[in-house]
Amino acid sequence: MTVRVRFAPSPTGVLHIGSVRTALFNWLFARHNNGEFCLRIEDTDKLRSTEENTQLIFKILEWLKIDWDGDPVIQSSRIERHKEVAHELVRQGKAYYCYCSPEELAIKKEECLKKGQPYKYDGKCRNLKEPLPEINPVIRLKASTIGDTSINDLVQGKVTVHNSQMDDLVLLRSDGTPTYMLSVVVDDHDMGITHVIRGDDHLTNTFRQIQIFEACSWKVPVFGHIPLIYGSDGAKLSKRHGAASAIDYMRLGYLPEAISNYLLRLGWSHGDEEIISREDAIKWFNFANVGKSPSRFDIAKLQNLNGHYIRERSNESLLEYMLPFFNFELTDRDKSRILKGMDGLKARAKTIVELVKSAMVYVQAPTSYDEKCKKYQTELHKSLLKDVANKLETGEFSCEEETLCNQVRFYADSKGVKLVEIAQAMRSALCGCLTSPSVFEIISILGVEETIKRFKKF
RNA sequence: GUCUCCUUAGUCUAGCGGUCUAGGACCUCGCCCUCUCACGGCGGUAACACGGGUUCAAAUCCCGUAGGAGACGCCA
Repeated sequence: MTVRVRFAPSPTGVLHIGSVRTALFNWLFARHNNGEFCLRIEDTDKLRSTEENTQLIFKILEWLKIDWDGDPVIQSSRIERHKEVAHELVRQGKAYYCYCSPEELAIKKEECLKKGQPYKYDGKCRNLKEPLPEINPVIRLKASTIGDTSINDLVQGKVTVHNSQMDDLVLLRSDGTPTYMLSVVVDDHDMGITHVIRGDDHLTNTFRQIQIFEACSWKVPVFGHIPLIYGSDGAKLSKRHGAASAIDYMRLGYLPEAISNYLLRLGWSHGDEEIISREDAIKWFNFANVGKSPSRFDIAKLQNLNGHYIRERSNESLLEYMLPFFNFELTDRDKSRILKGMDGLKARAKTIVELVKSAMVYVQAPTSYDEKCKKYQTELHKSLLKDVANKLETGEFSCEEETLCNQVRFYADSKGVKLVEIAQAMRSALCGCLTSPSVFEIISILGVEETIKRFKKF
């Protein structure tokens, strides 16, 4: 049997980073087993689903190189099929029309709550013989209430729930539209899904869904419920924690390979391996090593990984990746300067946004100076800068990084000042801040003319 | 409240009864490198939730307790 999995996000909001991990695990499991990874857009909540969110799902998956097999299934296009299944179940006596009004049920629910009892639909309409006029009924499944249902979850192991916990869930709403529970089961069956891998917030739903599978006499797939991702405070990861959606991380300048590596290691491990290539991830991924306990999202570790992957990328590919982050068009001269200085820049950046910011040195003279630069604007520093500028202009000082470094070092000695004094003054003039790659490297890339211009401006 | 699940350092985790004076990574701290900041190198602090069992032996198995999470919709 070939493995066939699905990722089924709902476009009612921007794709959550936790969903991305679910997609990744599904994808890795499929690729590891030479199986298929399908995509299904669960857009049955028409009010809240948007085309924009749907497009975003495609965009993020493509960005992360999580490719899907076949065309995505749009769940809303399958509503007629879902309805048909519900009506068929009624014909077979496995489901029934229920005429209870939402108000009526709300009252019953409240009563239960008062008594401290768990609420379950009481099955009032289960054995109704005649339809009630002038009321649009819902269709409910006749759930089995005796015995228990067990699953052998890929992650959670054997989990058993007593059927007495279950009630007759709604399959079709009073307006005739199918519920999520029904749609998922019908689609998973029709798509030939063999393994349902999803967040463990669905674990308890699983038992109700199994009852639908069984009512239809369909084969129940294998389930794997992976723990959710929480924020640093242990609460569900949300905007409150900074960024919860995948697109945020993309905009913040995180590389797709860093995101995948981070997400993979969150809740899964392969011994002491930390840096894991796609190839190895496919080779090694399994559910035996997926942890059962929820994990917290740690931005510092993501940043560390991102820095690693920035350093690992070629200078050319980094430049290309950076281009959209500039809010203007770079000239060829800008590009060539950045490329030359990239080694020095990428060792310092944790995100592409930081990299772009630091690369501005090679694009334009500082427009303002940090408060800390003031320390290097004394008369002494000015005269030192003037000297260096003159020596550069006359050609006494070389424009080659190493030679210049030695020459300035020698000059500093002769003046009886520390190299750091001159270097920091130069850095202030060149970058407008006290943090940058080697000033000698910057000068060698910028050239004499631009260097002197910035010295004078400072 | 009911049901289900979880519990190794601040965080992610290794560990599947003896090899654990508990390993790795991030964070943090110190040192080295050094024109700044990084990168890199070296080193340090820091954990088996608690209480009972089982066993010659328990982080590892069992039972409680505590804490945490999720699910209990005509949302998905």
